[in-house]
Amino acid sequence: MKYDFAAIEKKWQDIWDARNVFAASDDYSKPKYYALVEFPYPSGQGLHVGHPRSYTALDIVARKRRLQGYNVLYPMGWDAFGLPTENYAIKNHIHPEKVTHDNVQRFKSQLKSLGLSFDWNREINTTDPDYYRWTQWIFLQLFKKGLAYKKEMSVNWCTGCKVVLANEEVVNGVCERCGSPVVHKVKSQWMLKITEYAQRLIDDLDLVDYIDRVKVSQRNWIGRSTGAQVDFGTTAGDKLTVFTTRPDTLYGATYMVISPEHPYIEKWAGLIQNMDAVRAYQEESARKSDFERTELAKDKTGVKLEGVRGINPVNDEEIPIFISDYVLMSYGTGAIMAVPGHDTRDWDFAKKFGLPIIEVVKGGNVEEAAFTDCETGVMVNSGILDGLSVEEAKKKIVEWLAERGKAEPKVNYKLRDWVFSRQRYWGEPIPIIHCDHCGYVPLDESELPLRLPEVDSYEPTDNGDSPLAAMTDWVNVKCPKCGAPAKRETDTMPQWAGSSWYFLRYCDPHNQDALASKEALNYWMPVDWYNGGMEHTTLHLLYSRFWHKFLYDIGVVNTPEPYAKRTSHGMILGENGEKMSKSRGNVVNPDDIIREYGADTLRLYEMFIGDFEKAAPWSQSSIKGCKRFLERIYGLLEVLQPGEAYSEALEGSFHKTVRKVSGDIEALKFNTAIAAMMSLLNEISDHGSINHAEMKTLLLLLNPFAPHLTEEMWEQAKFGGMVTEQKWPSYDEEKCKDAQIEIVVQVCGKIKARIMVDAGCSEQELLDAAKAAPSVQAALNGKQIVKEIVVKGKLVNIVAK
RNA sequence: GCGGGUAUGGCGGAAUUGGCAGACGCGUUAGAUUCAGGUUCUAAUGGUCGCAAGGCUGUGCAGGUUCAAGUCCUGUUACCCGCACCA
Repeated sequence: MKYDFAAIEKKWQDIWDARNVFAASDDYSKPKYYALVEFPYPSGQGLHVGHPRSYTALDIVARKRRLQGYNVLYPMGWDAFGLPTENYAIKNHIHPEKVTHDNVQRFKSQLKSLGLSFDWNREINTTDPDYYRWTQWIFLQLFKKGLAYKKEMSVNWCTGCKVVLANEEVVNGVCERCGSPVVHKVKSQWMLKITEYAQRLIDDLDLVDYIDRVKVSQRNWIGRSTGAQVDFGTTAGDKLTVFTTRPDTLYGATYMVISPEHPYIEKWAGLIQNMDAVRAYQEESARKSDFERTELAKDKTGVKLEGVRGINPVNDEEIPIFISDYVLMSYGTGAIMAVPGHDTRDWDFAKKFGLPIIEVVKGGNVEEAAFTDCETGVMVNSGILDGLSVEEAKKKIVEWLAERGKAEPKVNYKLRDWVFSRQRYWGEPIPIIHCDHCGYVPLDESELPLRLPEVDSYEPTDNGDSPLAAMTDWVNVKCPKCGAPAKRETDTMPQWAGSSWYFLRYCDPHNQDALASKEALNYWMPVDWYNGGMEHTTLHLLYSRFWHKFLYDIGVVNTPEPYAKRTSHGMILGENGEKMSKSRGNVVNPDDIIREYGADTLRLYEMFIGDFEKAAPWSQSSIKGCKRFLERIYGLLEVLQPGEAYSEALEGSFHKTVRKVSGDIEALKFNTAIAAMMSLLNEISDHGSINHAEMKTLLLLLNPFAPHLTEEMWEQAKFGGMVTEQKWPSYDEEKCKDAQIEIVVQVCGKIKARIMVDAGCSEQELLDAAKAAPSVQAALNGKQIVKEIVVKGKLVNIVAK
């Protein structure tokens, strides 16, 4: 009997489709399980072998949950707005909608050929007006609550894509997508106040089950630091406020630095004697791209302000003020107190400009280097703080200054507000109208969706405006409030918008009155298990958690967090151990593998390839082992015997394998689950036959991994019904125990014998049996027993001299 | 620089959390089947010494704790990922 995988897989995919086997039910009385994988961007390249790793893993979980009696929601959709499609459309003069449609068709047929148990009735597409209507709706709610606002700001401008990028999309000073240099440009942008949620985004990580490294990167990205805001005086009369995490070192502050963009520079223009040099420096740093700034990071630059000096509030000493681009306007107050004795950057700067360095915490040598590792030190040269620990000093000085109205405790976050505008065509239009009299006026909700207009050219304009800006018919409208001539917003939303709430739409994808019904959301949310790539652990996860919390606050959803559990899979690398890419020529196409080995083999191999959470190189020869395993499984039909109970010889092994596979799936250890089934198969082969009861269990265990083959075998064995209609097998803990167990006997830690004993025997019996072994006696001969260690069920160690 | 991770045979990787290192698979070798290639089956397979019984050695490196360490502690090296002048 040949294993004709192509015929088998086609046959069962058609049956599943026709019978709608994997549709989630709307019967809300059943226990639910919501398994989710990140929906793909339907690129022109088609599916990558990395996609099935994640999809198969949760497919296994979903299929197992169905067999366990859950109402399972395992949906799929398309995150289809985005630049590559738009760029392709521009280049080839094809409408992006058409490009998207074609790519989706290709992706969908590829996913179907993998036998993934998605509920295709709930397929969604972020570019569908029925979908983005609700993306726009959420934006309007954010706007109404003051969380969306417009701001003139210096933004990251990609010279290649001619588009504004979020900080997160700038990698090493170049555009994440196209690699062109990124420079600063001042533009009026829509912003979302994610910073308002910073603390809750940290705190609520305690409510969810994410793998640790994901939580850690979320916390690091938000970057909370506690310290104090301290008001320094100036000879100009203004107070200059700084943020510091080390108020204890205030006596060591020998100068101040403000950012080149700091507003006080203009304010003090009349007082500053070297304004030419200051302006030259300002221009120089504005011209620098982020890339140049970081390149030059080692060498500190700056200009001293002649004519204005700062006054240290702890001792009223006058200190110089510099401008330097190592101080960022976008963090804290844009001004710092510099403590060269205990901060590396300040130390470098002080050395270069010949500024005094004062030691205020004992323990280092501040002439040699900044002493920064000083949290446990003792204060010196610090007036009222002398002799205190750093901890005590921090508290005391802030209290002392606060009494005088010069300081207050303060928490800062690295997280910045989210730049939400893109000057592009292929994105959700922002539903706002600008009126000269009324300002920014939201579109009435009844007018949603605000559809993308048809345009002839998708090219961004040279001045950086969106292609939509050229569509005067579309742009020029009447103000909804006062009726005066007004203009539509021509920017579109970033790609992250549609993916920030898509998991909600799956709950009720065809709803025309709301993003999803209250009942559906209450039943399905939160997502029980969400798997995706490590590359999305900061941005997508943070953005979607932020939106979800906002929707929670306005009563749309009933859970504070969207995902109860989050895991991440490792990348699949090329055969040479490098990341797969066209330029490296090491790309494996899943279509080829399915054609040559079948979907079941591909699924099994991707799960067997290694630790699910780690990167693993592709191996064309290892895949054969998985094919061989499935062929051997198929061959078991030839030795199938009657028998409705496990045979005595295999009973223990079956119970153990059920336990192992059940547990391993939950722990993401698919590789060892497969290894256990391989071992079981080896035992069955040695035994020579398999009976009905055993075959049923084996097919059920293997079904989530190799669904087509197991359905086919179930049918050929005439077991009745389909595997998907059965119950997940159970095991008996008692039956997993062997009557006889092997015990290792060591003498002085070296293995001397292995003995078989009854599982229930006592420690004394074990010890006696161990000592009776000839090789043990030989090793003990003439020696004095010092110590005897007995580990029940495992080993005996006799220490002798 | 900061944060996170990894290091085990020729290769991918196991190891019930301190108790038999190398499960399972690939590859390799030998034998059987075959006209042959492929397939399949049987056996062997960390290194090393030995005819053998058996011994020695072995989880990046150096120490330590322990009857017992891949696993715990101290130090160290290499590589990967993320962030990067965040005061």
